[in-house]
Amino acid sequence: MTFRLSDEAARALEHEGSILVTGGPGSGKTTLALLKAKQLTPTLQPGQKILFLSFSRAAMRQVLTRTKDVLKYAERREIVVMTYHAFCLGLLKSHGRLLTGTAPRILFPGPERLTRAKHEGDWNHEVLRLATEEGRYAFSTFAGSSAVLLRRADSVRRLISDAYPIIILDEFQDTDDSQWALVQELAKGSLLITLADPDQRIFEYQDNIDPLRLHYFRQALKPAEFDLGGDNHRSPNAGILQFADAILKNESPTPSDDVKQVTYYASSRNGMVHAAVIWMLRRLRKQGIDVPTVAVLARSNPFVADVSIVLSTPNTFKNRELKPVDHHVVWDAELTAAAAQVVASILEWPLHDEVHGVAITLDAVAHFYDVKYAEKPSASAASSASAFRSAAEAVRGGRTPRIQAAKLLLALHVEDPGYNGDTAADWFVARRIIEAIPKLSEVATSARFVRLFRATDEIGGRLAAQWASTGTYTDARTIVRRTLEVGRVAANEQEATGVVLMTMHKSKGKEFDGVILVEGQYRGPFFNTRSEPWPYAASRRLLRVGITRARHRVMILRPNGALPLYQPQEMA
DNA sequence: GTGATTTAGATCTTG
DNA sequence: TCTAAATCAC
Repeated sequence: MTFRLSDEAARALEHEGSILVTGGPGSGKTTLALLKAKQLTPTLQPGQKILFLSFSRAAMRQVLTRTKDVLKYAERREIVVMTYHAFCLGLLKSHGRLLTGTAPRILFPGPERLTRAKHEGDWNHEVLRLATEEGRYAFSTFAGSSAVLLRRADSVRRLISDAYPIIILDEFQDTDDSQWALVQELAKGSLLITLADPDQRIFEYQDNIDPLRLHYFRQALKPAEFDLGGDNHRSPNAGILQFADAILKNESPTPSDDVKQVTYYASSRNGMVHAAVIWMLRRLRKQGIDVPTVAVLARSNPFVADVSIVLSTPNTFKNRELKPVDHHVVWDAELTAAAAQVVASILEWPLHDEVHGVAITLDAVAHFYDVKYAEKPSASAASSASAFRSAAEAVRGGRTPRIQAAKLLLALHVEDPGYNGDTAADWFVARRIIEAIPKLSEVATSARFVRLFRATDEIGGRLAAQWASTGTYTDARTIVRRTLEVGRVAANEQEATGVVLMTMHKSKGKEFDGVILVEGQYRGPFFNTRSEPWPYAASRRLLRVGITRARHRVMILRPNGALPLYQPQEMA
């Protein structure tokens, strides 16, 4: 394949030495980096590779797909695409001993969550202590520890730069403090090809991501800079890009056939959202795209879950029946997994006597609140966790538990709730028991989202296998937990097909034929008027990221009375 | 410490 | 509007 390059891109390609390439979505930063890699592969010595560092597995997958357009098979083998985490993990495993004198150990996210739930005090601090004193590395300490390793052990640093003389850094604007420390070490011996779009900064609310990162980068490394920003308006989705840039700058957007704005009234929300998805699919097919991909994007996870429920149920819109739409949800709530384990514990009831059966369920509920507390500390989550934990103890000790939920659970307990090996039906039976107890409504709500994991078939299959071999649901909790953990990671690597729901943040770096942005009435507002000053620059950057995910068509669904996208002057 | 009542607030995250 | 968290009363 040949590529038409702009003058600026051609200059970047010719330049010898480290470069910084900036430009908006679709401006061709990644393609340019890969062309540069293609050009440089002949200069590699045997054993040397070009390293492409990205933040997430999803971004990695996107790059790997793109390499196939630009590079031949032999050239592709010269490039290693890795996440920062994978790169650092390898580094720590092979050279980590130099840091503490002991063999490095990894603290994986699952065990980390458990330890964290029980830990009192600042977890960030504890995780650092584990790394520096015990040589146990939690995922969040990988990059920082790797940076220290390269700084202290010059031989390792030179080894790495010798193995990877050229390093491509993607999405540099979102680099965090410890990744930046690592990059500075890598820059000492390797040539850097850095890609960035300052207007795609959407993570700077995190306190380790600095809005001035690019500025520090320029100051410290003085790369030659090339801006592809103005190059993108020739592409077929020019109207969409122009619209997105107008939103970013708070200018009046030029109307485009490819961007449709719709206002809904609260009562018609469900039908409207449902109809929009169906309409989008139909339009894209009419355009000649046989199997269109459509993303439905919202600002908050709970609202994404809401939309999923809407699409899963029949609705009516303008007197028309709308059938449920098959879709996937990019979802990773730990809380749902914890709730699923409460359901699983009830599947295990026939294996135990009443006392033990109810006790494991109460423990599972306590764990649910532990996880809840770990996600967002609150006094009520903490007190619920301890209340359920002491109820479990009371039940085990043959005493009457104090809380009503535990008493109800004892009353509802039956040796066999009537399981028959039809996993979907049995799961529902178990869930009904939770739903019957008012105080477990939070657990019940979270448990309803299990299907969002797209792991239901997998869980069902494994539970069915267990039933087939033992006639019971032995180890149901373990089966559910493991399946959800594996499924969550695997889902990120899969190619998006059909209709996918996710937050705008998660959509970054992805592409779809059609995009539907949905704003809720009291949730997931497009503009964060609460903590951002007018004209809500960060919100606008996020909207631009969402809109520009679309290759062909955009729909924007907003509640009646929402703040207009273009706000000429400050509103009091 | 538990259950009932009032009141605030409604974002975003990798591996 | 609706839900979860804080507060109050026992």
